[in-house]
Amino acid sequence: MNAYDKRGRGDATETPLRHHMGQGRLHGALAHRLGVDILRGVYRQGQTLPNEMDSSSTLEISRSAYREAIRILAAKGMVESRPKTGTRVTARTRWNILDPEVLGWMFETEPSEKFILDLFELRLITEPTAAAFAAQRRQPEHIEAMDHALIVMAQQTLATEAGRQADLDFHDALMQASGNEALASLSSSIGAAVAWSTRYKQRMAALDRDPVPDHRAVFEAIARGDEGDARWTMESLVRLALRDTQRSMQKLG
Amino acid sequence: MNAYDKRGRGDATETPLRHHMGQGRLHGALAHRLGVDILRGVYRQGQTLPNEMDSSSTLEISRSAYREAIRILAAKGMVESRPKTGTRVTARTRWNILDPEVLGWMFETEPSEKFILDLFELRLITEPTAAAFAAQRRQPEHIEAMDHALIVMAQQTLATEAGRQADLDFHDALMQASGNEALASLSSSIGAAVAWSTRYKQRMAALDRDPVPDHRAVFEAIARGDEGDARWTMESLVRLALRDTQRSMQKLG
DNA sequence: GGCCTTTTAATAGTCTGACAAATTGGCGAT
DNA sequence: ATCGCCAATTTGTCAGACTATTAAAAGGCC
Repeated sequence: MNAYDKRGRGDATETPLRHHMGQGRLHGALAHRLGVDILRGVYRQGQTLPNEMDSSSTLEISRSAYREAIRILAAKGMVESRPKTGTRVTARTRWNILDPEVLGWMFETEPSEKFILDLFELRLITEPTAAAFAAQRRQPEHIEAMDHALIVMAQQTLATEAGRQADLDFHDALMQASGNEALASLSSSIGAAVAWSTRYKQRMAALDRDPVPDHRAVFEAIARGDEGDARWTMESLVRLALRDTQRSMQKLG
Repeated sequence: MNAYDKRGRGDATETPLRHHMGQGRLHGALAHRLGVDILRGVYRQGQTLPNEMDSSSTLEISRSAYREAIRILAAKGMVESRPKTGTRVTARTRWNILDPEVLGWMFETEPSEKFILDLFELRLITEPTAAAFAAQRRQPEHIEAMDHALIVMAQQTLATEAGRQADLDFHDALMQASGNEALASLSSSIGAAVAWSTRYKQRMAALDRDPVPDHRAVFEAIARGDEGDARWTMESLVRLALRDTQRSMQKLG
């Protein structure tokens, strides 16, 4: 009867974990669930969640497993634990939303259009320059990885899982080829935007445009070492993807 | 006798934790130490670290505290644990080096020049556009935060901790003002580069240039809503900071 | 000999219950 | 009203046992 006091919108999923999601370790599964709940606003900023004893008994897991889940969330800046005051959700601006796992949780439930556009803006800012850098700094291994990804994309199309993975691989190889470690670590964030736009396009079969030519143009500019062309072709690729995604979003609501 | 087999370059700090670093919680302190060790290459990619029993007894802490530390590192993509095979350091490309905490660990020991330049390239790519966005989207609260930061900077200079913090606050407020959540979460990464360049400049008193005019120019462009000028002044600010930092690095080795 | 199956052993994962440390918030003395 | 002290709450840490997973070794089959 306590622990039910401060509730956000929506209901916290309080059903025992073990029976429902057998996949993965227990602490990981719980971190996943709590993370999604926080991102959805079930637990709001500043809100303190029930203490370890109550939580672990409600979820029917041990305190240690629960604590490890909390450590994961704390490592991603989403919660903060202190003796006596408990564990509370931190301010949203402190969440590491570019963390690959957090990004994954974000897309678990349909993200807001605003956030998708934010990601596209990030792509628009970073990817053209990354492509330009790649044209100057790419190594044979990167060329090969991008080339291979393009071949798989062409064979599989974006309708298959392998094809979509190849798309992600292409962008990842490009970011790696930029020779900038900080830039390269944005690859997973970029990937999230790429995957999401693909998902939208899949829903709107009408908009199905062959993505290979765009990608190949970027690839060839990079392979040829043409910095300016790499930047330009990449910028146009991202703009097209953005336009397609926006159209799909409008029609789908 | 065991646990000493596979060693990287440098020595892993294996002295008991509790007596040396009293600050913070135990799991946090250990995660910090292991994180730094991994970043310094004491534990290399693919290397598996000693098992939980050995590690915790060597460090004279409980298994649970050790495990929580590992969970933190795993959450940042730096290690991966599996039954039977143990916990191993993941490939460097999977580390979340833009994570604020990881970035902090990175700067614990003198980072490579290459990495500092990488961060400056990231600033050069993102901050001018962020400034341009801020000029269009800034809210009164952002203006006020930036204004206040500038006042403190002018009063305190970069010689005091408060002054340096104000510098970081300025850039943070600007990124928040960009109205792009994804971009804003890069603020801490940007901040790391800012702090580091300040540190270099401090060592070379000769290069001491007053940073306030540059910042004020950016601020006024944003306050005035002048997108183009905001982009331009910010770009020149970052280029100047980069040049100063490069000069300092050359002279200091 | 080579391939498939079974067993085994090493490791992380989970659980329980206890005690320690930190810190907030109230209480009381001044 | 202010300051310092005390107590209750909560996370933090500990110890030891048991479970689940899985890589690798052993064994059996063709």
